[in-house]
Parts: sequence; structure tokens; C-alpha cells
Amino acid sequence: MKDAPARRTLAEIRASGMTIEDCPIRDVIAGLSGKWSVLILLALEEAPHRFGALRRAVPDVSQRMLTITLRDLQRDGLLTRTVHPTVPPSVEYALTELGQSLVQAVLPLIGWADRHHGAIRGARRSFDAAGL
Amino acid sequence: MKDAPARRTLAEIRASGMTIEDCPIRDVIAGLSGKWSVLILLALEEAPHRFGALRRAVPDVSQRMLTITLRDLQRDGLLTRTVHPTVPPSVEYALTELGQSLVQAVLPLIGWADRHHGAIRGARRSFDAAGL
DNA sequence: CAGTATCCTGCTTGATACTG
DNA sequence: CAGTATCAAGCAGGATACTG
Repeated sequence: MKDAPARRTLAEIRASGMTIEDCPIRDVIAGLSGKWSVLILLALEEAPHRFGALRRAVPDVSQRMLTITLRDLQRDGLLTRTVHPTVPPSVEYALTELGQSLVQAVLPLIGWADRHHGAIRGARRSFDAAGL
Repeated sequence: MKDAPARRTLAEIRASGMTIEDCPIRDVIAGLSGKWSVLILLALEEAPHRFGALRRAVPDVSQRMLTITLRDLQRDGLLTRTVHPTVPPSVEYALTELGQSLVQAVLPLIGWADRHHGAIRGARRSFDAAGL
């Protein structure tokens, strides 16, 4: 059911007088362009996670970048942040419905990445070997 | 002992020879994270374009960034670059099969962006209005 | 545990000028 | 037409230390 759209991009966007900053495509891509956003969303799609659990689930993310990225995703309405008033505190992050629908939309790309990553690496080697 | 590797620092990762290229998801996302890659791929999915036509099709892209982005996409095997030995020269860019399959994998995300961009903007306004 | 605060580096991008 | 070359600015991101 998510199949019909598509051709909406260039002609229509320019015809409607949108600037590049108002372009939904660029805005969403920019949101996912961070180094960690997609990995965090994928981790949360499996189950809600606490802060520390997310750190372990997303290897190599720094505390600082995890905090910042989570706040951006929360701001965009993609996940909820729930503070449990325990001692020590625990904070649980979970996808909203909007976030879940985004993950579904990203999944085809993830699958593509897995299937074709080898081809990309091969293309890079050929390109570089050609000495350009 | 099985969870030891979770806390590697970036320095240690580099020292061990690992790069971002070793994670397919991050590598592909990084490739699309440029400010222009997706828009260029979408333009080329409509039809092959010459350099100047691409500049017009992707508003606000600078000559420099278009050159660089096209080169990266070519290097990854996503598009072909064909020089026609005319005077003045003309260069045509077209998607490879790999590039076409990537566009198909990105299309659901494009559709999602169109449908939910308003919700994201609304969430941002609420979040900012809450004074955080 | 779940963050802040601070400092610092390098990459990405833009502007501008030049070329085959 | 389709690029290259060079310079400069801004921001993303990392390391480290501190806190309620």
C-alpha cells in the first residue's frame, strides 16, 4: 500500500515554488543523516531501551552524541522519553507510531544495504584501481 | 567477556583498522547523507541528464558539490559517466542497475517523507513551545 | 544511571576564480 | 560545457571531566 507514490520529487517541487529547505525529502534525509539516528531507531524498533542499554546496543556511540541524537529524534516526534523517578534514575526510550512508520519506510533501504554492500565495495575498488 | 568490544573508542577502532565501511547500514546511509545525493539519484531516475541539466534539476547545488557528489556516486557504481567527444564537450550521467535498485529501495522513504513531513514539523513546534 | 559542560579537530560546504 | 583549484567558515562529532 506504500507503493503508489514516487514521481513527486523534482518537477512538482519546483513547480510549487518550494525551496530546498522546505523540501520534505531533504528535511527527512537530513534527520537521518546523523551518524547514529538510523541505528538508534532500529534498536528501538526491537524493543524500548534505557539509555545505558542503547549505548550497548549501538556500539561506539559516545554518550554525548547519543544524548543529542535522542533529543533530536524526540523533538521530531519519533520517540518518547519516559523518566522513572527511581534512585538512581532510569529513562526509557520508545518509538512513537510515527517513529515505527519511519522504521518501516527505512527497512527496504536497510535490506538493500545488506544485499548490495559487497557490490559497492567492489565498485570502489575498481574505480580506485583505475587510478582516478 | 563476550560483551567486551562494546566500549571501544574511536581511536581504538581506527587503530584496529576498522572503518565506517565495515557496517553496511552506516556505509550506505553515509553515502546518501550528503546534501544532494538523493536528489541527484531521483533526477536521474526520471531520465539520464547532462551536467548542466542536473544543475538546473537540483536547485541550489553548487558546481563544485555537484561534481564531487557525482564522482562519489560513480565510484560506488550507482551511475555511469559518458563523455561525448563533441565541441563543446557534453557528459551524460545515467543510473546503473545498481543505482536503479537503490532508488527503488529509497522510494518508500520518499513517500513517507511526503506524507509525514507535516507531522514532524508539528512535533518540532510542540517540542520547542514546551520550552526545552 | 543518565546525563552536562567544555574544549578541540577535521570534514563538509560555499564562494570565487580559472581552464580545456 | 563541464569541469579544477584554492581559500575560508561552520558545524558535526570525539575526548574528557563533572553532576543530581
